[in-house]
Amino acid sequence: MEGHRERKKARTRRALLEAAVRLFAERGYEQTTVADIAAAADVAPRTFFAYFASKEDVLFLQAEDRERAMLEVIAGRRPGEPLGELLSRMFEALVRSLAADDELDFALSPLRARLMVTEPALRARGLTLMMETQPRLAWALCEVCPELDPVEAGAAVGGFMGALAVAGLVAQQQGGSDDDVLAAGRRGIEVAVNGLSSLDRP
Amino acid sequence: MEGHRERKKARTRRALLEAAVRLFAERGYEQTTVADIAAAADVAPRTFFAYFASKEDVLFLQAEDRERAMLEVIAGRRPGEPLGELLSRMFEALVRSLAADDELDFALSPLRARLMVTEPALRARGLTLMMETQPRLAWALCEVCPELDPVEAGAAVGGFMGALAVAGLVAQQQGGSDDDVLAAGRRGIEVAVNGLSSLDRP
DNA sequence: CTGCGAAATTGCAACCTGTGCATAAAAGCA
DNA sequence: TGCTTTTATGCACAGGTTGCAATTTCGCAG
Repeated sequence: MEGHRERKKARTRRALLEAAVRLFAERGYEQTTVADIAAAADVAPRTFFAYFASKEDVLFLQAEDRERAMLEVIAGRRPGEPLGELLSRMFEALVRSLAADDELDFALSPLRARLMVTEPALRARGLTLMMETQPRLAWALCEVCPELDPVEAGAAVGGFMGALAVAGLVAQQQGGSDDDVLAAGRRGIEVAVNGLSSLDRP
Repeated sequence: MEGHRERKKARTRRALLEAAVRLFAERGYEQTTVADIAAAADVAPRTFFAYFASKEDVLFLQAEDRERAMLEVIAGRRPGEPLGELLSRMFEALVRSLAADDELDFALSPLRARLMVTEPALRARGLTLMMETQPRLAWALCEVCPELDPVEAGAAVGGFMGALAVAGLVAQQQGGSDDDVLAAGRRGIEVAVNGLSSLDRP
């Protein structure tokens, strides 16, 4: 990572990133144009696209890191570990990874989370990323659980993430705090692990 | 629905719809511009947006119908019916609703399904619709299952749909036929109903 | 049939994202 | 200092989308 060149590139990238995040936070996502971001970072508008493939991409930088964190947990499955425990550990790793945003002085995740609620374009992007990630998680799961076929692994990952996500979403729509949403997600995990049939007899 | 006016409006709408679908099928989604669609339907480009909010919207017309079909199944829950059976019936109603596309001479669903695999913009749109629908399904479920709190209902719906979707997605990525994908979805439902823990001991 | 008002259609201008291309500016190296 | 590889930029343009104003069409009352 040596060289004046590398450092300058990193500085420009960071300037764009910080400008974008600041403007998104100040005026909102739609109200901020790529030209605004470039101006705030003191580069030409065209240059923005040399660093980020799209305006949305600024907010989904660490997606690969987070996926990697989840894949590592799966790869490190303890012998005989139940699926539910493994995936729960995966989720906790994800939460930790979200809390420990690097690359910026401040946390990017809360802003992204907030904007994903209000901006359809960002919600769509986040969902797409998640949907692309899940088959890869399923594949990894398949490799450490020989007794699972790919479809079952997909069902496991999808059921787990779906329950988690929608439970959290409902909690959030009820006006719950961040902690409420997280707790709802954990409850969703229980339901996924025990099965919907477990809800039939309370 | 009387009147020359209404009929003409319906005809224009239909012309746009059929032109769009035909062009999407012939040249692909990205390769078809709104201007092309308007020209094929013999209206001004600007008029397209009087009938459809966006280019994507053409392909997601019956989304409300399908949601309604699912909500009706939930509302018609048989007393004491297990959650798994109810949601399975809901899914079969969805499949039926997809197979019986109205509004066009031909089936819109296969094209939409095909394009959603290849076109990121359409995949994103479909996911967004599904994610917006699920909390409403959860609400409806809550109303017919007094023993469920909203978060649990969300977990049930999310787990069910997530398992279904990702199991089907994996099957499709393995190169399975449409029937294979459907079968995988049904297997996903089993997993969701019985719980991930049921996969621990084969 | 005639004319008035509402609704539909259209054209125009503009904004925004994103891309291709060519060129200038800068940095590393000989 | 020259040469080469990046990087930054400017320009033009395609395509989706919206707002506005003008115009056409339709339905209906007189």
